[in-house]
Amino acid sequence: MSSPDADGPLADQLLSLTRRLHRSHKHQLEERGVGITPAQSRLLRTLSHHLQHHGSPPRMADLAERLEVVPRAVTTLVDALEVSGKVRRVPDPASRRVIRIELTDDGRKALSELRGARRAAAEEILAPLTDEQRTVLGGLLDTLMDGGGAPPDRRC
Amino acid sequence: MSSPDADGPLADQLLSLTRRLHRSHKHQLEERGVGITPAQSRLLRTLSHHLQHHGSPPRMADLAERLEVVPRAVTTLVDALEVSGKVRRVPDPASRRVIRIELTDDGRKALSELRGARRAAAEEILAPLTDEQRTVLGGLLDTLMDGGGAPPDRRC
DNA sequence: GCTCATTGTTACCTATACTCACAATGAACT
DNA sequence: AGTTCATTGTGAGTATAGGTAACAATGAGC
Repeated sequence: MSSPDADGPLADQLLSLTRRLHRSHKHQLEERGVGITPAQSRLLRTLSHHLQHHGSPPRMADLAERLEVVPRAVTTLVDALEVSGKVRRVPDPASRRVIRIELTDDGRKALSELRGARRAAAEEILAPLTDEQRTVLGGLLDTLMDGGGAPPDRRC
Repeated sequence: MSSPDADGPLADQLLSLTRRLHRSHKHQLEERGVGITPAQSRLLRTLSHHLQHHGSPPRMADLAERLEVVPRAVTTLVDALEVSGKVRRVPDPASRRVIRIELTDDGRKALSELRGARRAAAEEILAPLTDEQRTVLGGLLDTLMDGGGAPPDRRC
């Protein structure tokens, strides 16, 4: 904590950078005609990630926690993805309260297109960095992500 | 470019991280009763930065370029800041088209409160990093910011 | 003086995420 | 049984941040 003066500008840079990344991502998704928004893209990848790690499709609440948003925000995203046929709401036989979100064939296809768009956006932003620098950045981000996982609906 | 597979996750982490930063920033601004939004905060600091480097107050177009948004977006932000008395629209005597944005005393006061909020938000997010790691991160972000400055209203 | 580029704005739309309130359901404890 | 309480998802409404398109006013060049 000997040089706290650097944190403000550092935060600025992070925010500006991510604004660019978000815009590039959105642009790529439009360009390639994937037909989804960045937030929907994030949900789809979270969905895929959950399937790989748990086997069963996630509940709305699972997605909300993973995405670090309130459950209500997930509803809107799933609504849009369901309308465009990328996901499917499936009632859970074990509990009639929960809804499982399944990936459709169309959704799987979108996922692979989406990965290309995301990689292109990342590439556009990260272009100035060498592989080594990217590795270092990745390590730092890992450290940051592990540290401060405070969800918005914390009850403190 | 030997490990492009890492870029996708890297982009994810960057976006998630900045979502946290943005939320923390907003939270801090509310907590301390500064009475402005994160985007307004960014505009105020850009304004201050311009004054330090140019002496004269910036035009709307200058702010738009610096903030990397379309001029229309600046209008809304300045509207809000003018209503709350943080800035002042001043017609330029040299050209009746341009409007100079000046900082009021209230705005200067907000700027110092704002800096505290921003530092606190950055500190909350960057807590897991040592000073040395922050320096490294700062260097990487510098490299990234210099590289890809493509404004949204590019005419390509 | 006519044409054209610049500057900011009015009007409208989209995306994201929030709060609050609520209905349906499950669980737990009389 | 039934009553109370927590969980789960959603409807309604709001705020923030940004974008496009059209336009009026102005300045500049021919």
